[in-house]
Amino acid sequence: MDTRSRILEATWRLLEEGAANAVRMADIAKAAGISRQALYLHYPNRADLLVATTRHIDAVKHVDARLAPSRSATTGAGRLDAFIDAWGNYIPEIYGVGRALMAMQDSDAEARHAWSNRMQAMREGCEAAVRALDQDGLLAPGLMVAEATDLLWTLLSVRNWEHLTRDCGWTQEAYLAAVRRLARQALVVGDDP
Amino acid sequence: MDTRSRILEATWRLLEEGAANAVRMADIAKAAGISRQALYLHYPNRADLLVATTRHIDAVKHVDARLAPSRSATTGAGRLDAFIDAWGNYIPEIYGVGRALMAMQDSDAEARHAWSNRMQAMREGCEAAVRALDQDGLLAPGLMVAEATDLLWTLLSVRNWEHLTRDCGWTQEAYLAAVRRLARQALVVGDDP
DNA sequence: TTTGTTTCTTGACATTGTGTCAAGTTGACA
DNA sequence: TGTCAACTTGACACAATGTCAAGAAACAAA
Repeated sequence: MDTRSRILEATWRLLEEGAANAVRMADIAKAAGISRQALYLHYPNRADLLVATTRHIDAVKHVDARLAPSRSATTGAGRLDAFIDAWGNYIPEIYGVGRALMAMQDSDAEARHAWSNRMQAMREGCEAAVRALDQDGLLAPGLMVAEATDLLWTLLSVRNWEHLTRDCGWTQEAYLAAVRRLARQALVVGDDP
Repeated sequence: MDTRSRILEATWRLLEEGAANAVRMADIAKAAGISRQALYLHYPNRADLLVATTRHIDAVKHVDARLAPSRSATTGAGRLDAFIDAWGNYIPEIYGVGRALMAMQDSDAEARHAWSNRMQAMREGCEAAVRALDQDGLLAPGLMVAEATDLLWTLLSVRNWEHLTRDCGWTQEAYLAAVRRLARQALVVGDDP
């Protein structure tokens, strides 16, 4: 395996281990079996390294394949559920890196933009699901597409996943079920038996 | 005004000004008109200072008076709405300090506990509202009190307020209306016309 | 007015982690 | 043999928190 891959794998592993914020550049270098300076030879700073790691995870975990069912769903409601499942199950995969990237947001403009872009892309998935609902005439009355998209986007935020599964101790299944239910109640017309 | 008060007011003001994370101990000292070391004479570290500032804001903004209407509401649904209004309108007041405290969570155990305690207290308000609903027989079927409390707690998180009002650009009124609606749909039986 | 105490100031320093710089080593390949 | 890229070692700048010690200033009490 080439050095770059070893670096990305090491970064990923250390961040997954949840060693909180104690993952320093020196730790990553050591885990990858190179010197701290060699790390800077490949990635000029921490933000770049973390962003590269998210891309690496995307590739390994086939993020696009996971989102495909959502894109190909025929009904609006099916699309909504498929998207929630796909994204909701993807969050735990990127949580380690995401957390590190979120922690840098206040101090590092590059990290801020990188994470913001990532979340903006996720928002587009939300919007697509909402538009599909709207075209089926299923969007709850009084809701504009933009507004509904924002709501779904908020509901599906990494922070909410973190809060429910970490702070509240919910299982992933309970999280998914609750978010699905909340989203349907909030967005889909007459969907609350 | 005594030095301690000047420190707390200065901290508050600087953090409200939204100067992001660029509020250093030296900035606060300067704004309070004392030396950096004098600041450490009053508050041994940054976390302590921020926690003291939240308490100061609580006192000045009369947090207990704001929560009183919620405690005295007679019906469960009224209590829920009153609590959402009280807390939802309080978030912007403490957001500056809260943000600084949240940013320290990963690196500082004291800040973590302080903020966690604060949010735990808020959770008790959520639980009281949910219990009131339950006693009125209005809690949505299939929901346990603990589960419903967690949902409301999540819905009312500072992060969600931040996301909707800052990232999505919603007004405070739109935020409140949406959260009220979501909470009623999720928690109150047969409340979705 | 003197004395003593509290509060504050000045200035130096330790620590931690990021990022930079420079000089040297190693190994593959031509 | 020479060259080039990737890597190493070691030193340093920088920012921010927090610590330490010595002295100044304000002020109350005798």
